[in-house]
Amino acid sequence: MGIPERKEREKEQRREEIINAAQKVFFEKGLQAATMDEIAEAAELSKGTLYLYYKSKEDLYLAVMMRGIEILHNMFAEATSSQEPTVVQLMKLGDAYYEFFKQHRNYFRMFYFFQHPQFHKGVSEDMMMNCGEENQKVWKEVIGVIQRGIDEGVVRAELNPVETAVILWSSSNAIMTRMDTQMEYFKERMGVDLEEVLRKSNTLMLESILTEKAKRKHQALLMRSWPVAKVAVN
Amino acid sequence: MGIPERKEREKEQRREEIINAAQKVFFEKGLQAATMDEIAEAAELSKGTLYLYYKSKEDLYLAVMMRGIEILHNMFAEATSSQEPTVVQLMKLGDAYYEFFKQHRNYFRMFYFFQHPQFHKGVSEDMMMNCGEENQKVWKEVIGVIQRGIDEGVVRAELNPVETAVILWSSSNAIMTRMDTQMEYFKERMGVDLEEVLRKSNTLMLESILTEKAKRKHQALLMRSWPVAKVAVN
Amino acid sequence: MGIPERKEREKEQRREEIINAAQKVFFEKGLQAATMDEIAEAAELSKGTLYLYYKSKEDLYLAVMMRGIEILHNMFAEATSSQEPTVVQLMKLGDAYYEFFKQHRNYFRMFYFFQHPQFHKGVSEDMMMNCGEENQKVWKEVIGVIQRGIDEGVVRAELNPVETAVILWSSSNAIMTRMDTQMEYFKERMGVDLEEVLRKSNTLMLESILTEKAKRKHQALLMRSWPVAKVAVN
Amino acid sequence: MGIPERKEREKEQRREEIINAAQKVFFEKGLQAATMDEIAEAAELSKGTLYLYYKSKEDLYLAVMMRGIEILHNMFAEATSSQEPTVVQLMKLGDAYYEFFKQHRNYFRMFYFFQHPQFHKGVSEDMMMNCGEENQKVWKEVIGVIQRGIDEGVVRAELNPVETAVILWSSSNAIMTRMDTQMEYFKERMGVDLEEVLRKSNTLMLESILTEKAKRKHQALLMRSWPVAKVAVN
DNA sequence: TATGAATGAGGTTTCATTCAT
DNA sequence: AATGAATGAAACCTCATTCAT
Repeated sequence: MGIPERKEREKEQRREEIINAAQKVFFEKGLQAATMDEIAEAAELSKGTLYLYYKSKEDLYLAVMMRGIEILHNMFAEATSSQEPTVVQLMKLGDAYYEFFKQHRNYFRMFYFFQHPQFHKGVSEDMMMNCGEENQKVWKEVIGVIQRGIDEGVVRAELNPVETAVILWSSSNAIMTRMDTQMEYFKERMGVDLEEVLRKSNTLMLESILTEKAKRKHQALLMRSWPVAKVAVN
Repeated sequence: MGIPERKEREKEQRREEIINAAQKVFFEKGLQAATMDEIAEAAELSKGTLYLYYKSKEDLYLAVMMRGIEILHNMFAEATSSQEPTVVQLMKLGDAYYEFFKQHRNYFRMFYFFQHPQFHKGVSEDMMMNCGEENQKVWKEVIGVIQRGIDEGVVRAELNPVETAVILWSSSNAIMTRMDTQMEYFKERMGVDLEEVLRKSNTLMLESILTEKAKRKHQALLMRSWPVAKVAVN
Repeated sequence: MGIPERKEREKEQRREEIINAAQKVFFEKGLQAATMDEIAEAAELSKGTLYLYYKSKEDLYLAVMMRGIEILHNMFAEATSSQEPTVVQLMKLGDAYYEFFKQHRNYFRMFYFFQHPQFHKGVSEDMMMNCGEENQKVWKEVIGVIQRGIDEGVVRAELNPVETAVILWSSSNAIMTRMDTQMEYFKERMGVDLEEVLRKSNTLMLESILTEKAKRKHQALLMRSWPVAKVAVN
Repeated sequence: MGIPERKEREKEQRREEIINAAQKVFFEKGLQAATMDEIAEAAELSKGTLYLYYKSKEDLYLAVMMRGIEILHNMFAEATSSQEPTVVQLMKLGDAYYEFFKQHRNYFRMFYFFQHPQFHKGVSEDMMMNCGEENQKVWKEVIGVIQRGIDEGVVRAELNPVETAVILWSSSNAIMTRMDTQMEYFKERMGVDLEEVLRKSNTLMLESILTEKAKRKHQALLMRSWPVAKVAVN
């Protein structure tokens, strides 16, 4: 009794070990430069065994990435689970994403994967599906808060919550992507600090989706981003 | 007299021919999948000759990309050269970028290059520099209009024009990137049309950077994006 | 009492099931392309179990092939069991082989195996022996008829029945092999229909081994193959 | 002047060297077991260079095989170029093929390739075409002699020369194939010497296609194959 | 008896880059 | 300036077989 369970557990554990090894290598080298040989060696397993658990290098990559998505999901869930006002939660969401960016840069980078369909070739349908679902959960968190904001009259009623989520997330994401790869360029050639840009971008975005009433109420918060308090309300 | 000039001209011409060939191949296959063999064949030149003019495949890639930057530059210059109000010009800038996305998708895609530092390895300092400068010019166009907006009291005075340019461009760019690679996903799984999202995002961004006075004045324009005219001004 | 017998029966049954599964896979993919994984899956058994019953993939292949040999054996036995004249039986043997070729192409193809010693590596002595014996039985059928023909004065007395069997079978086999793999080539490049060639070859071979008396007697049958009746007897 | 010619010559020479190396390896190991590594090493060239000259291992295999076809072609041409009677030439053709089998066994074995379509996958259209044409030439030699025999009234008029060529060649080939792979089996298990079988088969085939007149004329030759002179003519 | 996880040795092909001519 | 032959280092994936349970 319990033998199949133990087997199952061991198998799951083995999968974890493989992901651990893969993660190490992918973090260091990226998808392309990483080789199955390296991963196998890191996992202290034969290459064949890797393919017993994952269909392709790309699948393995997604498996690692899923961890990142889960972490982000948890951070978002945390940000939206407090009792604080919805406006604050929206800000916290942005903060959480930035925190994720800083704390889990390697996972953040993996997300680029989706922007390069050329890499998708080796991915199995299953894995892609899993990833898509995991992704959905994260979106749900953001959409949920915005919807609540609308319901409470804090977010402009004419906005579609899903569209708005895409807008907010995309703009944050875009700037952080630049931070990841072009921080110096922007500092040296354009004289801007992208961290500052991100902060302001978030504030602008937030302002733009809040109702006048909410803006007025949370004026202090929104003013954070500007050196001189000039947030014009009317 | 004149002979060195002719030589120079011929050399330049050869460089153009090579770029033409490279462009054809890169457009079809992308950076990775494209091979120097293909490019050499397309150029009706030997592979060795390619290396006489460009240090690496990546350099060649950037050379092609520069054309895209120039095109975008021209489109931006066109958008900002009219006699129309600054607010209109800002909108036109967004429209121009979207137009670029639609008309020159292949160039747009090349820009992803910068987001993948793993591809940067073969790039020469020189080429990277050139690219950076060309890029600057485009930024200048955007920054210029925003600065003018500030000067005219149309754009909020507390905004830094460079930062604001980064914010505006990044958000547009982020959504178009998704349009390029995840259009179906967003339509099917989240029920949103990214084109619509882009339009709204642009409007929101614009609203958020305009002064109250300007917003009021151009209310009609800004309201375009929402089905029911609820754009609250105060 | 009876328990060991049941065990034995079950074991034999299991062997059959495995052969069924292997046959399915080998027919579809051939020896090389077939994998033990596929066979195991088709047999709804673990790969390890396969090796409990058969020593190697090649052994399994031979086990399947033996079925084909048996089928052919039965068809030959059928052809030679009638009360018809020996000459007719000889023709029927040829027809039977062609029928086998048409009805059991997959088995026919398996026989190629013997022509490729490079594939023999995994075969166990035992299995090879079994196969050899099964083969013998088939040869016996052919040889028997020829011997009878000699005894009856129908087949030329100076012929060795075994040698003659080899000659007859080999020539039929050679042409059918071409039919299997080069039908189109011969049709298109050489303008011959191999089916026609087979028919004529069989007739020629038959003619060449019959005594003059027998040829005369069965002239009508032998003339089947030629458009104009020119079978010259003297 | 002459430089491009020399280049061309060197290139052709290099192709020859590669074929030499490939031949060595293929002869030893066969198509499957041979590896490009081995061939490269034997050629004292890098693996990449191999692929510069031949598109695939299979193409290289065919290139080697072509040599065999040419040799056979020459031997056939030699056999049919004498001033001897057509009947003798027909016998000489059979002898030549057997000679080829004995002297160039390795090439003979390569011909099996065509019987296994599973191996054809890597072959380029071009190479397949070349091979087909080279093959044609050999067939032409055989067909030519048979046609001449018909014209001279030596070979039965109702026979189609192409079909007859296929019949003759196939039967010889079938027996030699058995000689190559099952010589011992037939000796030990069936008590026949395949060399003897081949000789007799050839005689039988020849007899069967000759006109009565020709058979009578060359009776002595035909009787070679039987221990006791019992060749019945009428 | 049955399992199925693990192995590990390959195997072909690709390509950016160099360099002698 | 132009050529193009040569390089050689990977890289991913497969699969028959074994063996501990």
